[in-house]
Amino acid sequence: MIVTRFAPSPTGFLHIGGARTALFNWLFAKHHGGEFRLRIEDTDRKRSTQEAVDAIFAGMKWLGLNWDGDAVSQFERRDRHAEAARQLLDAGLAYHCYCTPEELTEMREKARAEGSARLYDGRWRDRDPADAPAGIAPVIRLKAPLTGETVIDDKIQGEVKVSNEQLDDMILLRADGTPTYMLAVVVDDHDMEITHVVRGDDHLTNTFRQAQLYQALGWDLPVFGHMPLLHGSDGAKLSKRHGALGVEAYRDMGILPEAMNNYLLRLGWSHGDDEIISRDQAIEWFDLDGVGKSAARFDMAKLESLNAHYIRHADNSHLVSLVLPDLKNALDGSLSDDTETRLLRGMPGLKDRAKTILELVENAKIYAYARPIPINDKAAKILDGEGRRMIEHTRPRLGDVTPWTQQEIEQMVRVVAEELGAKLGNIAQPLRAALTGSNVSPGIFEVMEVLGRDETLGRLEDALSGDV
RNA sequence: GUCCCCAUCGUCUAGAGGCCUAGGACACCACCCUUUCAAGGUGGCGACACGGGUUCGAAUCCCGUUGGGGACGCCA
Repeated sequence: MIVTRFAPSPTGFLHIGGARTALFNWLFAKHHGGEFRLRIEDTDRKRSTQEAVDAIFAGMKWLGLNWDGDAVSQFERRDRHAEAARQLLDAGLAYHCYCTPEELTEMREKARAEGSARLYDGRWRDRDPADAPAGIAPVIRLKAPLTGETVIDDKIQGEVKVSNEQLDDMILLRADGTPTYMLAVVVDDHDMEITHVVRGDDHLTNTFRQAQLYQALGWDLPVFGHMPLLHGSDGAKLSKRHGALGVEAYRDMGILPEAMNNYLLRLGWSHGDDEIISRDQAIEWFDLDGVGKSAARFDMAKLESLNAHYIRHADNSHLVSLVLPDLKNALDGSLSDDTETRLLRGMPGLKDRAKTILELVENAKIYAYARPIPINDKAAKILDGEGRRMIEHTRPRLGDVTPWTQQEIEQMVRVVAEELGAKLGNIAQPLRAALTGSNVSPGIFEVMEVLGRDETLGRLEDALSGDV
Protein backbone atom coordinates (compact mmCIF):
# COMPACT_ATOMS: atom_id res chain seq x y z
CA MET A 1 0.00 0.00 0.00
CA ILE A 2 1.11 3.50 -0.77
CA VAL A 3 1.62 5.80 2.19
CA THR A 4 2.44 9.48 1.83
CA ARG A 5 2.90 12.19 4.40
CA PHE A 6 2.97 15.92 4.85
CA ALA A 7 5.50 17.09 7.40
CA PRO A 8 5.29 20.81 8.10
CA SER A 9 7.10 22.62 10.85
CA PRO A 10 4.80 24.80 12.90
CA THR A 11 5.61 28.34 11.88
CA GLY A 12 2.35 30.01 12.75
CA PHE A 13 0.24 29.13 9.75
CA LEU A 14 -0.20 26.70 6.90
CA HIS A 15 1.99 28.25 4.25
CA ILE A 16 0.53 28.36 0.77
CA GLY A 17 3.44 26.32 -0.61
CA GLY A 18 3.01 23.79 2.14
CA ALA A 19 -0.66 23.57 1.30
CA ARG A 20 0.25 22.62 -2.25
CA THR A 21 2.68 19.97 -1.03
CA ALA A 22 -0.03 18.60 1.25
CA LEU A 23 -2.53 18.57 -1.61
CA PHE A 24 -0.21 16.67 -3.94
CA ASN A 25 0.54 14.09 -1.28
CA TRP A 26 -3.11 13.74 -0.40
CA LEU A 27 -4.13 13.34 -4.03
CA PHE A 28 -1.38 10.87 -4.74
CA ALA A 29 -2.41 8.73 -1.80
CA LYS A 30 -6.10 8.88 -2.70
CA HIS A 31 -5.43 8.11 -6.34
CA HIS A 32 -3.65 4.94 -5.36
CA GLY A 33 -6.05 4.02 -2.59
CA GLY A 34 -3.33 4.56 -0.01
CA GLU A 35 -2.95 6.54 3.17
CA PHE A 36 -1.98 10.11 3.83
CA ARG A 37 -0.36 10.94 7.15
CA LEU A 38 0.51 14.11 8.96
CA ARG A 39 3.63 14.71 10.99
CA ILE A 40 4.45 17.92 12.79
CA GLU A 41 8.16 18.68 12.73
CA ASP A 42 8.27 20.37 16.05
CA THR A 43 11.75 19.53 17.24
CA ASP A 44 12.69 23.18 17.31
CA ARG A 45 11.11 23.95 20.64
CA LYS A 46 11.62 27.68 20.37
CA ARG A 47 9.37 27.88 17.34
CA SER A 48 6.80 25.28 18.20
CA THR A 49 3.67 26.39 19.94
CA GLN A 50 0.28 24.77 20.24
CA GLU A 51 -1.25 27.72 18.39
CA ALA A 52 1.09 27.16 15.47
CA VAL A 53 0.16 23.48 15.35
CA ASP A 54 -3.53 24.33 15.54
CA ALA A 55 -3.11 26.75 12.65
CA ILE A 56 -1.84 23.90 10.49
CA PHE A 57 -4.75 21.68 11.50
CA ALA A 58 -7.18 24.48 10.72
CA GLY A 59 -5.62 25.11 7.33
CA MET A 60 -5.74 21.45 6.40
CA LYS A 61 -9.32 21.23 7.50
CA TRP A 62 -10.32 24.28 5.51
CA LEU A 63 -8.81 22.75 2.38
CA GLY A 64 -10.51 19.46 3.12
CA LEU A 65 -7.25 17.54 3.39
CA ASN A 66 -7.97 14.95 6.04
CA TRP A 67 -5.18 12.72 7.26
CA ASP A 68 -5.20 9.11 8.36
CA GLY A 69 -4.53 8.33 11.99
CA ASP A 70 -3.29 10.83 14.54
CA ALA A 71 -0.84 13.55 13.64
CA VAL A 72 2.63 12.49 14.74
CA SER A 73 4.71 14.81 16.85
CA GLN A 74 8.33 14.52 15.88
CA PHE A 75 9.47 15.94 19.18
CA GLU A 76 7.79 13.15 21.10
CA ARG A 77 9.81 10.62 19.16
CA ARG A 78 13.19 12.04 20.16
CA ASP A 79 14.16 8.98 22.21
CA ARG A 80 13.65 6.74 19.21
CA HIS A 81 15.81 9.07 17.11
CA ALA A 82 18.58 8.98 19.69
CA GLU A 83 18.33 5.21 19.80
CA ALA A 84 18.92 5.05 16.04
CA ALA A 85 21.99 7.23 16.42
CA ARG A 86 23.36 5.01 19.17
CA GLN A 87 22.72 1.98 17.05
CA LEU A 88 24.92 3.45 14.34
CA LEU A 89 27.53 4.33 16.91
CA ASP A 90 27.61 0.75 18.16
CA ALA A 91 27.91 -0.53 14.62
CA GLY A 92 30.87 1.74 13.98
CA LEU A 93 28.93 3.69 11.37
CA ALA A 94 28.88 6.86 13.40
CA TYR A 95 31.26 8.55 15.82
CA HIS A 96 31.60 11.21 18.48
CA CYS A 97 32.93 14.58 17.43
CA TYR A 98 34.22 17.03 20.01
CA CYS A 99 34.70 20.07 17.82
CA THR A 100 33.75 23.42 19.26
CA PRO A 101 31.57 25.84 17.32
CA GLU A 102 34.64 28.03 16.86
CA GLU A 103 36.59 25.20 15.30
CA LEU A 104 33.73 24.48 12.95
CA THR A 105 33.43 28.08 11.85
CA GLU A 106 37.13 28.11 11.14
CA MET A 107 36.86 24.90 9.11
CA ARG A 108 33.94 26.25 7.16
CA GLU A 109 35.76 29.42 6.27
CA LYS A 110 38.82 27.53 5.21
CA ALA A 111 36.80 25.13 3.08
CA ARG A 112 35.01 27.97 1.35
CA ALA A 113 38.24 29.78 0.67
CA GLU A 114 39.65 26.65 -0.91
CA GLY A 115 36.50 26.03 -2.91
CA SER A 116 35.97 22.75 -1.15
CA ALA A 117 32.50 21.41 -0.58
CA ARG A 118 33.36 19.52 2.56
CA LEU A 119 32.68 21.93 5.36
CA TYR A 120 33.67 19.52 8.09
CA ASP A 121 37.07 17.95 7.66
CA GLY A 122 36.33 14.72 9.51
CA ARG A 123 39.01 15.26 12.13
CA TRP A 124 37.27 13.06 14.73
CA ARG A 125 36.25 10.42 12.26
CA ASP A 126 39.06 7.99 12.98
CA ARG A 127 40.46 9.50 16.12
CA ASP A 128 40.85 7.41 19.23
CA PRO A 129 37.94 8.03 21.61
CA ALA A 130 40.56 8.13 24.35
CA ASP A 131 41.60 11.51 23.01
CA ALA A 132 38.23 12.96 23.95
CA PRO A 133 38.71 16.25 25.75
CA ALA A 134 37.17 16.48 29.16
CA GLY A 135 34.16 18.68 29.76
CA ILE A 136 33.00 18.85 26.17
CA ALA A 137 29.76 17.13 25.23
CA PRO A 138 30.20 15.53 21.81
CA VAL A 139 27.82 15.36 18.89
CA ILE A 140 27.34 12.17 16.94
CA ARG A 141 28.25 12.26 13.27
CA LEU A 142 27.53 9.78 10.52
CA LYS A 143 30.57 8.07 9.04
CA ALA A 144 29.58 8.80 5.47
CA PRO A 145 31.22 7.13 2.48
CA LEU A 146 34.27 9.06 1.25
CA THR A 147 34.21 7.93 -2.35
CA GLY A 148 31.72 6.90 -4.96
CA GLU A 149 28.45 8.68 -5.59
CA THR A 150 24.97 8.84 -4.20
CA VAL A 151 22.18 8.44 -6.74
CA ILE A 152 18.51 9.25 -6.32
CA ASP A 153 15.92 7.97 -8.75
CA ASP A 154 13.50 10.82 -8.34
CA LYS A 155 10.02 10.24 -9.71
CA ILE A 156 9.67 13.89 -10.68
CA GLN A 157 13.18 15.12 -11.34
CA GLY A 158 14.59 11.94 -12.83
CA GLU A 159 17.96 10.53 -11.87
CA VAL A 160 19.94 12.90 -9.71
CA LYS A 161 23.41 12.17 -8.41
CA VAL A 162 26.24 13.71 -6.53
CA SER A 163 29.78 12.69 -5.79
CA ASN A 164 30.22 11.56 -2.21
CA GLU A 165 33.23 13.82 -1.97
CA GLN A 166 30.75 16.67 -1.84
CA LEU A 167 29.10 15.36 1.28
CA ASP A 168 30.69 15.63 4.71
CA ASP A 169 29.83 13.74 7.87
CA MET A 170 26.54 15.15 9.01
CA ILE A 171 25.54 15.55 12.62
CA LEU A 172 22.93 13.07 13.78
CA LEU A 173 22.63 13.88 17.45
CA ARG A 174 23.40 17.28 18.94
CA ALA A 175 25.56 17.81 21.99
CA ASP A 176 22.42 18.11 24.09
CA GLY A 177 21.27 14.71 22.88
CA THR A 178 18.48 15.95 20.62
CA PRO A 179 18.25 14.66 17.05
CA THR A 180 18.90 16.79 14.01
CA TYR A 181 16.34 17.13 11.27
CA MET A 182 18.19 14.72 8.96
CA LEU A 183 18.09 11.92 11.49
CA ALA A 184 14.53 12.60 12.58
CA VAL A 185 12.99 12.60 9.09
CA VAL A 186 14.68 9.41 8.07
CA VAL A 187 13.74 7.54 11.25
CA ASP A 188 10.19 8.86 11.23
CA ASP A 189 9.55 8.20 7.55
CA HIS A 190 10.82 4.69 8.06
CA ASP A 191 8.84 4.00 11.23
CA MET A 192 5.69 5.52 9.77
CA GLU A 193 6.15 3.20 6.80
CA ILE A 194 6.09 6.05 4.32
CA THR A 195 6.48 4.63 0.84
CA HIS A 196 6.53 7.88 -1.14
CA VAL A 197 8.18 11.08 0.01
CA VAL A 198 6.79 13.92 -2.06
CA ARG A 199 8.12 17.29 -1.00
CA GLY A 200 9.55 20.55 -2.23
CA ASP A 201 12.53 20.86 -4.46
CA ASP A 202 14.42 22.62 -1.69
CA HIS A 203 14.90 19.20 -0.09
CA LEU A 204 16.53 17.67 -3.13
CA THR A 205 20.09 18.12 -1.89
CA ASN A 206 19.10 16.93 1.58
CA THR A 207 17.98 13.72 -0.02
CA PHE A 208 21.54 12.68 -0.80
CA ARG A 209 22.45 12.80 2.86
CA GLN A 210 19.26 11.05 3.85
CA ALA A 211 19.98 8.32 1.35
CA GLN A 212 23.36 7.75 3.02
CA LEU A 213 21.59 7.50 6.35
CA TYR A 214 19.05 4.98 5.08
CA GLN A 215 21.94 2.95 3.79
CA ALA A 216 23.80 3.06 7.11
CA LEU A 217 20.67 2.06 8.96
CA GLY A 218 20.14 -0.80 6.55
CA TRP A 219 16.71 0.41 5.49
CA ASP A 220 15.14 0.54 2.06
CA LEU A 221 14.74 3.98 0.54
CA PRO A 222 11.24 5.30 0.00
CA VAL A 223 10.37 6.57 -3.46
CA PHE A 224 11.22 10.25 -3.73
CA GLY A 225 9.49 12.92 -5.75
CA HIS A 226 10.68 16.49 -5.51
CA MET A 227 8.15 18.96 -6.74
CA PRO A 228 9.15 22.37 -8.07
CA LEU A 229 8.88 25.26 -5.71
CA LEU A 230 6.26 27.92 -5.63
CA HIS A 231 7.68 31.35 -6.32
CA GLY A 232 6.39 34.78 -5.51
CA SER A 233 5.60 37.23 -8.28
CA ASP A 234 9.26 38.31 -8.12
CA GLY A 235 10.45 34.83 -9.07
CA ALA A 236 12.06 33.99 -5.75
CA LYS A 237 11.10 31.21 -3.37
CA LEU A 238 7.94 32.09 -1.57
CA SER A 239 8.65 33.16 1.97
CA LYS A 240 7.12 35.36 4.58
CA ARG A 241 9.21 38.23 3.30
CA HIS A 242 7.80 37.79 -0.17
CA GLY A 243 4.26 38.02 0.99
CA ALA A 244 3.71 34.31 1.25
CA LEU A 245 0.56 34.05 3.23
CA GLY A 246 -1.10 31.43 5.27
CA VAL A 247 -4.02 29.66 3.75
CA GLU A 248 -6.38 31.38 6.19
CA ALA A 249 -5.36 34.77 4.80
CA TYR A 250 -6.84 33.72 1.48
CA ARG A 251 -9.97 32.55 3.20
CA ASP A 252 -10.22 36.00 4.75
CA MET A 253 -9.80 37.55 1.31
CA GLY A 254 -12.91 35.68 0.26
CA ILE A 255 -11.36 32.76 -1.56
CA LEU A 256 -13.30 29.50 -1.59
CA PRO A 257 -11.38 26.34 -0.63
CA GLU A 258 -12.50 24.67 -3.86
CA ALA A 259 -10.89 27.45 -5.86
CA MET A 260 -7.74 27.31 -3.79
CA ASN A 261 -7.43 23.57 -4.29
CA ASN A 262 -8.01 23.85 -8.00
CA TYR A 263 -5.52 26.68 -8.36
CA LEU A 264 -2.81 24.98 -6.32
CA LEU A 265 -3.31 21.78 -8.27
CA ARG A 266 -2.63 23.51 -11.56
CA LEU A 267 0.58 25.04 -10.27
CA GLY A 268 3.10 22.49 -11.40
CA TRP A 269 0.69 19.79 -12.43
CA SER A 270 -1.46 19.46 -15.50
CA HIS A 271 -3.79 17.12 -17.27
CA GLY A 272 -3.77 18.30 -20.87
CA ASP A 273 -5.74 21.50 -21.28
CA ASP A 274 -8.03 20.94 -18.32
CA GLU A 275 -8.39 23.94 -16.03
CA ILE A 276 -11.52 23.45 -13.95
CA ILE A 277 -10.94 20.24 -12.07
CA SER A 278 -13.16 18.89 -9.33
CA ARG A 279 -11.72 17.01 -6.42
CA ASP A 280 -13.08 13.69 -7.65
CA GLN A 281 -11.61 14.32 -11.05
CA ALA A 282 -8.30 15.28 -9.46
CA ILE A 283 -8.17 12.05 -7.50
CA GLU A 284 -8.86 10.11 -10.65
CA TRP A 285 -6.25 11.93 -12.74
CA PHE A 286 -3.47 12.81 -10.33
CA ASP A 287 -0.14 11.09 -10.57
CA LEU A 288 3.48 12.05 -10.31
CA ASP A 289 4.11 11.87 -14.04
CA GLY A 290 1.88 14.90 -14.51
CA VAL A 291 4.05 17.02 -12.26
CA GLY A 292 6.32 19.47 -14.07
CA LYS A 293 9.90 20.30 -13.24
CA SER A 294 10.06 24.05 -13.23
CA ALA A 295 9.00 26.47 -10.54
CA ALA A 296 5.71 28.33 -10.80
CA ARG A 297 4.82 31.85 -9.80
CA PHE A 298 1.82 32.64 -7.71
CA ASP A 299 -0.76 34.65 -9.64
CA MET A 300 -3.59 36.19 -7.68
CA ALA A 301 -5.54 37.17 -10.79
CA LYS A 302 -5.87 33.58 -11.91
CA LEU A 303 -6.82 32.43 -8.44
CA GLU A 304 -9.58 35.04 -8.40
CA SER A 305 -10.79 34.03 -11.80
CA LEU A 306 -11.08 30.43 -10.62
CA ASN A 307 -12.73 31.69 -7.46
CA ALA A 308 -15.31 33.57 -9.51
CA HIS A 309 -16.10 30.35 -11.31
CA TYR A 310 -16.60 28.41 -8.09
CA ILE A 311 -18.74 31.17 -6.63
CA ARG A 312 -20.92 31.18 -9.73
CA HIS A 313 -21.46 27.46 -9.42
CA ALA A 314 -21.85 27.34 -5.67
CA ASP A 315 -25.08 26.50 -3.94
CA ASN A 316 -27.11 29.63 -3.16
CA SER A 317 -27.88 28.77 0.43
CA HIS A 318 -24.24 27.94 1.05
CA LEU A 319 -23.23 31.36 -0.26
CA VAL A 320 -25.85 33.02 1.92
CA SER A 321 -24.38 31.35 4.96
CA LEU A 322 -20.93 32.61 4.01
CA VAL A 323 -22.11 36.14 3.37
CA LEU A 324 -24.50 36.69 6.26
CA PRO A 325 -22.01 37.00 9.14
CA ASP A 326 -19.91 39.57 7.31
CA LEU A 327 -23.00 41.44 6.26
CA LYS A 328 -24.27 41.66 9.82
CA ASN A 329 -20.90 42.89 10.82
CA ALA A 330 -20.72 45.54 8.13
CA LEU A 331 -24.23 46.85 8.53
CA ASP A 332 -24.55 46.35 12.22
CA GLY A 333 -27.96 47.58 13.35
CA SER A 334 -29.29 48.70 10.00
CA LEU A 335 -29.89 45.20 8.69
CA SER A 336 -33.33 44.56 7.29
CA ASP A 337 -35.35 41.70 8.78
CA ASP A 338 -35.92 40.34 5.30
CA THR A 339 -32.23 40.09 4.48
CA GLU A 340 -31.88 36.33 4.52
CA THR A 341 -34.87 35.55 2.33
CA ARG A 342 -33.95 38.32 -0.07
CA LEU A 343 -30.36 37.08 -0.27
CA LEU A 344 -31.48 33.61 -1.10
CA ARG A 345 -33.67 34.83 -3.94
CA GLY A 346 -31.20 37.43 -5.12
CA MET A 347 -28.15 35.18 -5.02
CA PRO A 348 -28.33 34.02 -8.66
CA GLY A 349 -27.93 37.61 -9.82
CA LEU A 350 -25.36 38.40 -7.18
CA LYS A 351 -23.00 35.49 -7.60
CA ASP A 352 -22.33 36.16 -11.27
CA ARG A 353 -20.82 39.46 -10.27
CA ALA A 354 -18.32 38.60 -7.58
CA LYS A 355 -14.76 37.35 -7.76
CA THR A 356 -14.50 36.92 -4.00
CA ILE A 357 -16.82 36.44 -1.07
CA LEU A 358 -15.79 39.91 0.06
CA GLU A 359 -17.14 41.36 -3.18
CA LEU A 360 -20.24 39.24 -2.79
CA VAL A 361 -20.83 40.77 0.63
CA GLU A 362 -20.38 44.22 -0.79
CA ASN A 363 -22.83 43.58 -3.62
CA ALA A 364 -25.30 41.89 -1.30
CA LYS A 365 -25.75 45.01 0.77
CA ILE A 366 -28.53 46.20 -1.53
CA TYR A 367 -30.70 43.43 -0.12
CA ALA A 368 -29.68 44.00 3.46
CA TYR A 369 -30.33 47.70 3.85
CA ALA A 370 -33.25 48.90 5.87
CA ARG A 371 -34.94 52.04 4.54
CA PRO A 372 -33.87 54.61 3.80
CA ILE A 373 -30.90 53.18 1.96
CA PRO A 374 -27.63 55.06 1.47
CA ILE A 375 -27.20 56.64 -1.96
CA ASN A 376 -23.70 57.01 -3.39
CA ASP A 377 -22.51 60.01 -5.41
CA LYS A 378 -22.95 58.45 -8.82
CA ALA A 379 -26.47 57.31 -7.97
CA ALA A 380 -27.34 60.73 -6.58
CA LYS A 381 -26.27 62.28 -9.85
CA ILE A 382 -28.52 59.91 -11.81
CA LEU A 383 -31.39 60.89 -9.55
CA ASP A 384 -31.05 64.55 -10.48
CA GLY A 385 -33.70 66.21 -12.68
CA GLU A 386 -34.52 63.87 -15.53
CA GLY A 387 -33.97 60.70 -13.58
CA ARG A 388 -36.29 61.86 -10.84
CA ARG A 389 -38.96 62.70 -13.43
CA MET A 390 -38.73 59.16 -14.82
CA ILE A 391 -39.31 57.68 -11.40
CA GLU A 392 -42.25 59.98 -10.79
CA HIS A 393 -43.86 58.63 -13.95
CA THR A 394 -43.00 55.03 -13.34
CA ARG A 395 -43.75 54.57 -9.66
CA PRO A 396 -47.56 54.88 -9.78
CA ARG A 397 -47.76 52.35 -12.61
CA LEU A 398 -45.93 49.72 -10.59
CA GLY A 399 -49.01 49.24 -8.45
CA ASP A 400 -50.74 47.64 -11.44
CA VAL A 401 -48.12 44.96 -12.03
CA THR A 402 -49.42 41.46 -11.40
CA PRO A 403 -47.97 39.12 -10.61
CA TRP A 404 -44.91 40.86 -9.16
CA THR A 405 -42.34 39.11 -11.26
CA GLN A 406 -39.29 40.23 -13.12
CA GLN A 407 -40.99 39.64 -16.47
CA GLU A 408 -44.18 41.52 -15.63
CA ILE A 409 -42.27 44.41 -14.14
CA GLU A 410 -40.05 44.74 -17.18
CA GLN A 411 -43.04 44.66 -19.47
CA MET A 412 -44.70 47.49 -17.57
CA VAL A 413 -41.56 49.59 -17.54
CA ARG A 414 -41.17 49.11 -21.26
CA VAL A 415 -44.70 50.37 -21.79
CA VAL A 416 -44.01 53.42 -19.67
CA ALA A 417 -40.79 54.08 -21.56
CA GLU A 418 -42.61 53.95 -24.85
CA GLU A 419 -45.26 56.35 -23.61
CA LEU A 420 -42.58 58.77 -22.52
CA GLY A 421 -40.61 58.33 -25.71
CA ALA A 422 -37.67 57.27 -23.57
CA LYS A 423 -35.24 54.43 -23.95
CA LEU A 424 -35.47 51.61 -21.46
CA GLY A 425 -32.09 52.56 -20.06
CA ASN A 426 -33.34 56.07 -19.30
CA ILE A 427 -35.72 54.59 -16.78
CA ALA A 428 -33.76 51.54 -15.68
CA GLN A 429 -30.75 53.51 -14.53
CA PRO A 430 -32.70 55.94 -12.28
CA LEU A 431 -34.62 52.97 -10.87
CA ARG A 432 -31.30 51.30 -10.14
CA ALA A 433 -29.97 54.41 -8.46
CA ALA A 434 -33.03 54.77 -6.27
CA LEU A 435 -33.42 51.09 -5.43
CA THR A 436 -29.80 50.12 -4.87
CA GLY A 437 -28.17 53.43 -4.13
CA SER A 438 -25.61 52.61 -6.78
CA ASN A 439 -25.05 52.82 -10.50
CA VAL A 440 -24.07 49.14 -10.64
CA SER A 441 -26.20 46.17 -9.65
CA PRO A 442 -27.77 42.93 -10.87
CA GLY A 443 -30.55 43.28 -13.43
CA ILE A 444 -32.85 45.92 -11.98
CA PHE A 445 -36.09 44.03 -12.63
CA GLU A 446 -34.64 41.05 -10.82
CA VAL A 447 -33.74 43.36 -7.94
CA MET A 448 -37.30 44.66 -7.88
CA GLU A 449 -38.76 41.20 -7.77
CA VAL A 450 -36.47 40.20 -4.93
CA LEU A 451 -37.19 43.36 -2.99
CA GLY A 452 -40.93 42.89 -3.32
CA ARG A 453 -43.49 45.48 -4.27
CA ASP A 454 -43.71 47.22 -0.92
CA GLU A 455 -40.00 47.69 -0.46
CA THR A 456 -39.62 48.76 -4.09
CA LEU A 457 -42.33 51.41 -3.82
CA GLY A 458 -40.97 52.48 -0.47
CA ARG A 459 -37.43 52.99 -1.72
CA LEU A 460 -38.72 54.89 -4.74
CA GLU A 461 -40.74 57.09 -2.47
CA ASP A 462 -37.67 57.76 -0.36
CA ALA A 463 -35.82 58.84 -3.47
CA LEU A 464 -38.61 61.15 -4.56
CA SER A 465 -39.06 62.72 -1.17
CA GLY A 466 -35.38 63.34 -1.00
CA ASP A 467 -35.37 61.56 2.30
CA VAL A 468 -32.24 59.60 1.64
C1' G B 1 32.48 30.17 -3.79
C1' U B 2 30.94 24.69 -4.18
C1' C B 3 27.12 21.35 -5.44
C1' C B 4 22.11 20.27 -7.27
C1' C B 5 17.88 21.57 -10.22
C1' C B 6 15.22 24.28 -13.93
C1' A B 7 14.32 27.01 -18.88
C1' U B 8 7.45 27.37 -24.40
C1' C B 9 3.19 33.84 -24.71
C1' G B 10 3.38 38.96 -19.00
C1' U B 11 1.58 34.48 -15.70
C1' C B 12 -0.02 29.04 -15.31
C1' U B 13 0.64 25.44 -18.90
C1' A B 14 -0.22 21.60 -23.58
C1' G B 15 3.64 19.49 -26.29
C1' A B 16 7.20 12.97 -24.92
C1' G B 17 11.20 13.82 -33.51
C1' G B 18 7.11 14.87 -38.46
C1' C B 19 -0.15 15.93 -36.27
C1' C B 20 3.15 22.93 -34.63
C1' U B 21 1.64 28.23 -39.46
C1' A B 22 3.29 25.93 -31.45
C1' G B 23 -2.75 24.66 -28.56
C1' G B 24 -5.55 26.06 -23.93
C1' A B 25 -6.36 29.15 -19.42
C1' C B 26 -5.63 33.92 -16.69
C1' A B 27 -4.57 39.00 -17.74
C1' C B 28 -5.01 42.76 -21.64
C1' C B 29 -7.57 44.93 -26.21
C1' A B 30 -11.82 45.05 -29.73
C1' C B 31 -16.59 43.61 -31.10
C1' C B 32 -21.42 41.10 -30.14
C1' C B 33 -25.30 40.56 -26.46
C1' U B 34 -27.43 44.35 -23.20
C1' U B 35 -31.33 48.40 -18.32
C1' U B 36 -25.71 49.27 -15.47
C1' C B 37 -21.95 45.88 -14.08
C1' A B 38 -20.79 41.07 -14.60
C1' A B 39 -21.52 36.44 -17.00
C1' G B 40 -21.58 34.47 -22.00
C1' G B 41 -20.03 34.56 -27.33
C1' U B 42 -16.51 36.02 -31.30
C1' G B 43 -11.86 37.88 -32.65
C1' G B 44 -6.99 40.07 -31.53
C1' C B 45 -2.11 40.86 -29.06
C1' G B 46 1.49 37.48 -27.36
C1' A B 47 6.39 32.41 -26.40
C1' C B 48 9.85 27.54 -27.97
C1' A B 49 16.58 32.09 -23.95
C1' C B 50 21.11 31.74 -27.18
C1' G B 51 24.91 28.88 -29.87
C1' G B 52 26.54 24.40 -31.66
C1' G B 53 25.59 19.41 -32.91
C1' U B 54 22.53 14.45 -33.99
C1' U B 55 18.63 13.61 -37.83
C1' C B 56 15.73 13.57 -44.22
C1' G B 57 13.24 16.38 -40.24
C1' A B 58 13.94 19.23 -33.39
C1' A B 59 10.01 23.15 -28.99
C1' U B 60 10.97 17.93 -28.37
C1' C B 61 17.54 14.22 -28.20
C1' C B 62 23.05 15.64 -26.92
C1' C B 63 26.84 19.45 -25.61
C1' G B 64 28.00 24.35 -24.29
C1' U B 65 26.67 29.47 -22.98
C1' U B 66 23.44 32.64 -20.59
C1' G B 67 19.61 33.35 -17.22
C1' G B 68 16.72 31.80 -12.95
C1' G B 69 16.05 28.95 -8.56
C1' G B 70 17.57 25.84 -4.53
C1' A B 71 21.01 23.66 -0.93
C1' C B 72 25.44 24.18 1.62
C1' G B 73 23.62 25.20 10.38
C1' C B 74 24.63 21.37 16.84
C1' C B 75 17.07 25.39 11.71
C1' A B 76 13.41 22.44 9.75
